[in-house]
Amino acid sequence: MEERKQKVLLAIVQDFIATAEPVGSRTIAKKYGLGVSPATIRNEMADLEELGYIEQPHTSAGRVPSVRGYRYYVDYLMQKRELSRDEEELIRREFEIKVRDVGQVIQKTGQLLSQLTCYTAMVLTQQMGGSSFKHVQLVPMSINQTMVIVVMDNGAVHHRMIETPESIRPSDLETLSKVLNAKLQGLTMENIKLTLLKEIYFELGKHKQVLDLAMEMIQDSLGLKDEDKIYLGGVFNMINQPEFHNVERVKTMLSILEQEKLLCELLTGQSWDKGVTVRIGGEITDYDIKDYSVVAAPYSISGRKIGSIGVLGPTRMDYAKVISVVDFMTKNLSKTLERMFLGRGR
Amino acid sequence: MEERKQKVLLAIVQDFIATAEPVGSRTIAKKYGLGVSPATIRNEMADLEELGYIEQPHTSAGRVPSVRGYRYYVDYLMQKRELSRDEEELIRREFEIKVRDVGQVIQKTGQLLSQLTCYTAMVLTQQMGGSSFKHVQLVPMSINQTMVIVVMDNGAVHHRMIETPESIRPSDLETLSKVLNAKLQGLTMENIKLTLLKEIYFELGKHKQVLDLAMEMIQDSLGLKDEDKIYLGGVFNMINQPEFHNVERVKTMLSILEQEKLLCELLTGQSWDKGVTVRIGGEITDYDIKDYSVVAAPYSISGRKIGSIGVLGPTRMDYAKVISVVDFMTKNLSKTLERMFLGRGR
DNA sequence: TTTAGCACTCAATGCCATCGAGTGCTAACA
DNA sequence: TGTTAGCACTCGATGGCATTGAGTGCTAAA
Repeated sequence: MEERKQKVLLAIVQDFIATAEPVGSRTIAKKYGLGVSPATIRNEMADLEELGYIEQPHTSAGRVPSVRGYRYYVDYLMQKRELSRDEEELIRREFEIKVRDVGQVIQKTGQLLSQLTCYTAMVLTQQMGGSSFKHVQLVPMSINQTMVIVVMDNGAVHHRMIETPESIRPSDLETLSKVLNAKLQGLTMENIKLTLLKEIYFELGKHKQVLDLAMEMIQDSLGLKDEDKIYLGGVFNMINQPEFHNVERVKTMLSILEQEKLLCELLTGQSWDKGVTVRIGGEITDYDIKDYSVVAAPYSISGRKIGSIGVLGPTRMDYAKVISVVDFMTKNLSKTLERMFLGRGR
Repeated sequence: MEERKQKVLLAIVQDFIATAEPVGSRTIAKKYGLGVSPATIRNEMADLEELGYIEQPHTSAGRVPSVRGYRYYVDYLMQKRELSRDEEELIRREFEIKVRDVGQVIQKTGQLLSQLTCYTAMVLTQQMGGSSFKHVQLVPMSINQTMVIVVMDNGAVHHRMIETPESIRPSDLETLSKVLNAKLQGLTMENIKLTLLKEIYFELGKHKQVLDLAMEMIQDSLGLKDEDKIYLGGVFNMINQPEFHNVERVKTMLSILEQEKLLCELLTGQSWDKGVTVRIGGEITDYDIKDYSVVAAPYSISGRKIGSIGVLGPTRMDYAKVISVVDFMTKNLSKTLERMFLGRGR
C-alpha cells in the first residue's frame, strides 16, 4: 500500500480508537499533519473504503475502521509499546505483597489485567492433564467423617469429605495414608496398573469401604475431572466505554461472557504456539461477536503451556496498550508460578 | 388501616410488581374485583398517598408503592408462599449430584438463588473465627519447595508453598508434621500458650527455618486472616428486568455490586438474630441505594451462624417468592453443610 | 358514601423543519 | 497526472410543536 494511504489509515484507526467517533477528512487534515487538503484525503479514503479497510456507518458520517483495517493496523502500522515504569512497578508490587497461593495469583492477574486496560480480563486455567500423584492424607474429622486431601505434583491440592464407618480408628487412617503414598508415589492416571491396585486392595482389604472412596477421590484428582476454569475480572469497568451507552450492547456483551465455552475457544483457539494473539471482531469463530476483539496469550511453567490469559474489549480497543499489558502479564505470571512450584533457584 | 384501603394498596403493590408500570384507578377496578368504581378507588388512593404508602411519578401517571408501602405490604398484606414441588425437586437434585466440597456448595447455592428469583444472589461466608487446629502436613514438592497443608476442625483446608533448605529430608518433614500435630491438636488461636511454643521449638530446634514458616502458616489459618468472602451470582440475568432499560441504572447497580463492604453490611446488618430479613430501599444504610431491596438470611452449622445468603433486586421485587426461596435455601444450605461436617447421622 | 361527569395535566409520540458534518463530483490549477 | 477549491447532496441529530391518551382531582347528583 502506498505510504500516504497507510498514513491516512493509521490516522483513522488512531483517531477512532481515541474518540469512538467516525473520523472525517477534515479532522485528519487538521490533527494529523499530512500536508494535504481534506479533498485529497477524501480521495484516499474512497480508495481505502473500496479496498475494504474502512467503512461508513452512513452517508453523511466519517469513516470507521473495518475488521480488515484493524488487522492491517495491528500487523503493519501499530507501534509496539512498552509498559511505563509506574505500571511495571505497580504490578511487581501487587504480586510481591499479596500473592500466596495459586488462586490468588490467578485472581490478581485478572484484576490487574482489567485495571490496566479498562476492558474485561479473562484468565483460563487449563486442566493440567498428565500431572502425577504426590501425596494423600486421610484426616479424621469426626466420628464418621474423614477428610481426604490429595496433592498433585503441579501443586494442586484437592480435598473432599468422605463418610467412614465408626469402627475405623485414626491409626487405621494413618496406615491407609502411608500405604497409598508408598504405592502411588509419582504415578499418573495412565500408569496406575491393575496389578498395583490389586496389591493395594490385598494389603488394605479390611478397610475396603474407606479405600474405595479414597481411591475414587484420587482418581478424580488425577483424571480429567479438573475442568478448565475461567476467571473474569473487570466486567464492570468496561461498561464505561462509550460503546456501551445503549443497553442492547451491554446485554449482548453479558451474554457473551456467559458462554464459557466460547470464551475458552477465544482464549485458546489458535494462539497455542505464538505468543500474544490478536483476534479482531472474533475472527475465526462460529459465534457472532463481530463487535469485540480478544488479545490473548498462553502462560507456562518451564515451557509447558498450562493456561491462557486474555482481554476482551470492543474492536475499537487500544491494541498497542493491551498487547503490551498482556505480554508483560503472561511473562510475569509464568515467572511467578515457576517460582512457586520450582523454587526461587531456577 | 381500613380494610378497603388495604385492598387497594395490595392491588397497587401486586400490579406494580407484576407489570412495572404505575397503576391507575381504572386498572384496579377492572382487574381486582373490589366492587367499587374507579372514582372511589381514586379517593382511597389520594388518602393512601397522603399517608405515604404510595407515590405519583408525575401528575398524569398512576401510583407506585413507596418504600413505606412496600414495607406495609411485606409486614401485613403479603401472602407467604411455599416453593413449588418442581422447584424443591430441582434444588434437591442439583445438590445431590453436583456438590462435593464447600466451594461448590456455596457456588451452587448462589446459582440456584439467582436462577429461581431472576435477581442477583449473594452468598457471604463469614470468617469462622474460633475454629481450631486439626491437622498439618508438610509435603516435599521439589528439592527446595515444600507444601504446607493445614486442616481446620470446621473443614477448611489451606495450603501454601514454602521454601525449604535443600538439606531438609522428607523424613525430617514427616517428623515435623508429627510433632506439630501432636502438640497443637484441637487448639485455637487463643489457647496456644507460649510454653507450648517453646516446647515445640525445643524439640524441633534444628529445623528452625522451616518451622518458622510452617508456624506462620498455621497462625494465619487460625487467625482472622480468612476474610469474609462474598460470592455473586446472576448479575447478568437481572439486567433483563425492565428497570434496567436505561444504562444509568445498570451502572449504578454495578457500582453497588463492586462495593463489597456495602454488600456485607446489607447481608449481615441486623438480620443476625431473626430468620429472613427484608430490607427495602436499603433501609438503614448510609449508602444511597433507595431503588434496591435485599432479602437476606443467615445460615448455620448446628446453631452457630457462619454466613448469610441474600438476594439483591429492584424495590419492585417479588417479595413473596424471594422470601420463600431464601428461606428454603438457608435451610438447605445449613443442612448440606452440617451433613458434610458432622456426618449424615446427626 | 359512592359515583358519573368533566376539566385539567403531562409524558409520550410523531411530524416537520432546520442544521451541519461529511461526502462525492467536477472543474480548475500546478 | 496529482492536488485542491467549490458546490450540491445526503442523512442523522436536534428541537419545536401539535396531538394523543392515560390518569387525576373536583363537583354535583344519586
